[in-house]
Amino acid sequence: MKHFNLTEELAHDISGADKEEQLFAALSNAADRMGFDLFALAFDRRGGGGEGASMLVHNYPDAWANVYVGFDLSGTDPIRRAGEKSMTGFQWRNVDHYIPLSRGDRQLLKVARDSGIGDGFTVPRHLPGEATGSCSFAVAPNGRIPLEMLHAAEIVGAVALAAARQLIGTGSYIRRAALTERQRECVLWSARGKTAGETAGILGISEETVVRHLKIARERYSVPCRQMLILCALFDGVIGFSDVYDWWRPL
Amino acid sequence: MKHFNLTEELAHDISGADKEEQLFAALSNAADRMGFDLFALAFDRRGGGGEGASMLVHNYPDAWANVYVGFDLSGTDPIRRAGEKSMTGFQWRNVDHYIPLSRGDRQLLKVARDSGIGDGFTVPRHLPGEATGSCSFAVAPNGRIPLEMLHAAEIVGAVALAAARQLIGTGSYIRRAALTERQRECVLWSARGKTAGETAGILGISEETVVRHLKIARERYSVPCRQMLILCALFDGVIGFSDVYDWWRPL
DNA sequence: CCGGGATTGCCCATTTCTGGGCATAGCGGC
DNA sequence: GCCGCTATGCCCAGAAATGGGCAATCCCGG
Repeated sequence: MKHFNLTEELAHDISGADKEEQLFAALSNAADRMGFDLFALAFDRRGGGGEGASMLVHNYPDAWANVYVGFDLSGTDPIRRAGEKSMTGFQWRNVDHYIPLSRGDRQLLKVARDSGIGDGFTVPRHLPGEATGSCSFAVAPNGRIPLEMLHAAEIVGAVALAAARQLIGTGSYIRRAALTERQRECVLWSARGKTAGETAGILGISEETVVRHLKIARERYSVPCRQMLILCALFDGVIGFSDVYDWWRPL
Repeated sequence: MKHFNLTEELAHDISGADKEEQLFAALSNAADRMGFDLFALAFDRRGGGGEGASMLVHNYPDAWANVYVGFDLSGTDPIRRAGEKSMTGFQWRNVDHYIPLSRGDRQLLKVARDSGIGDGFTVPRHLPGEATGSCSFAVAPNGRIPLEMLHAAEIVGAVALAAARQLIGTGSYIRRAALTERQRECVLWSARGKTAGETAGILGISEETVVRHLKIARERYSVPCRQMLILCALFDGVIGFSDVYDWWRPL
């Protein structure tokens, strides 16, 4: 089988993983082939059906992993915070380009270094309303980051996160209660903060009709209140965050 | 200057753009070199409050651009909605893997095809609380998507979005109102569909106090209603989706 | 020590939402 | 043609949310 290049090959292997162990093996191989020593993939599904809504696959030193989990450092991890501020992969050495580093942050990074984790490269991905995750590749404290492989790592990381998403939850869309166009409009304007009366004016129909559309929409999702109706519509992709925020101009 | 490969070269050109015109030129060249006919980069930044909080760079046919802008189709564009559901780039032909397509959606895609836009590949990127954007590459209606270039397009699109982010929002985005812990709890339970009274019981405080917390939280975000308060908190990451979604799912 | 914020509690009046029921009209499929 | 779905309109009663004011306690930082 001829591969376009290393990236293609690694991406293919990773996307073919349908068990966590296979993802581990594929990532382990990928990290090695790209010139990294360590890798760590963390994926949190917020809104998935099922129990385990998160995944952690890594070959970090036990010492560090124990500390990280034991002290629940994910909440303060500067790398993770930076990942929420970046649209692309980034080197850890540049983390202060994204967030301010507190003394505690530097201390945390130092402990990581002492535990055998040097510099690294993290690929973050976010799905507002559904999931967030990151895939990191790192080298030992005195190792050298393979700069020429960062683009490959970006792709490999993204593919790994997509694979994790597949593994952890129904990656493909689940067809559920769909709203009619009119119902969707009413929900959208409601999410934009309009009352039923205002929405009625905007849509040019009676307020009572708007109330009715929202009522039926709530019944579709089996939720009792407007808040959850809007959230459900967001989860389903029936409306989007940008639909709402474009209307909200904070002053 | 020796480039590792085409991706490196195109990414370098794009990231070097420091004006919108340069970004246009670089993207135009990149699309061409990768075998695409069209490109469109849309970037929206939140929280700035200002006017120039979005960017649109494209070489789509005027006919389509006029329709899109004139009818404000961005609110319903299925490709954009799918972008909010994907962690990686996706082909338009697979858009129904991400979101349900309504009749109106299919009609919109048909009109786009009639306007000279065939299949395409969209790279979405999201920064919860800060920005969202997409970079699409497309071919003419009877053109062929260069499948072997999708990984390159993924990188190029990501780099272009990062460049757009640099251009549009020179760093400092305004940190909006942070909620206090108690306010956050009230918002969270509210998002879970609880009334103020129920939340009061859960938190072990008076209903009136819950009402007060929610009231102050609304004032922090300058929103008049609960729906938008919850959306603001969600987009800011003040509350998480898992906290909300897992609550009503069991029902 | 004092000011400011956070948290808690209560009152009021008004608006909005929610869940029922009822009815007409159009559209598309069987 | 009949049935189901959608969209439209209206009424009502009760529950909930909203905006306003008032006041106590606690803690933190200047």
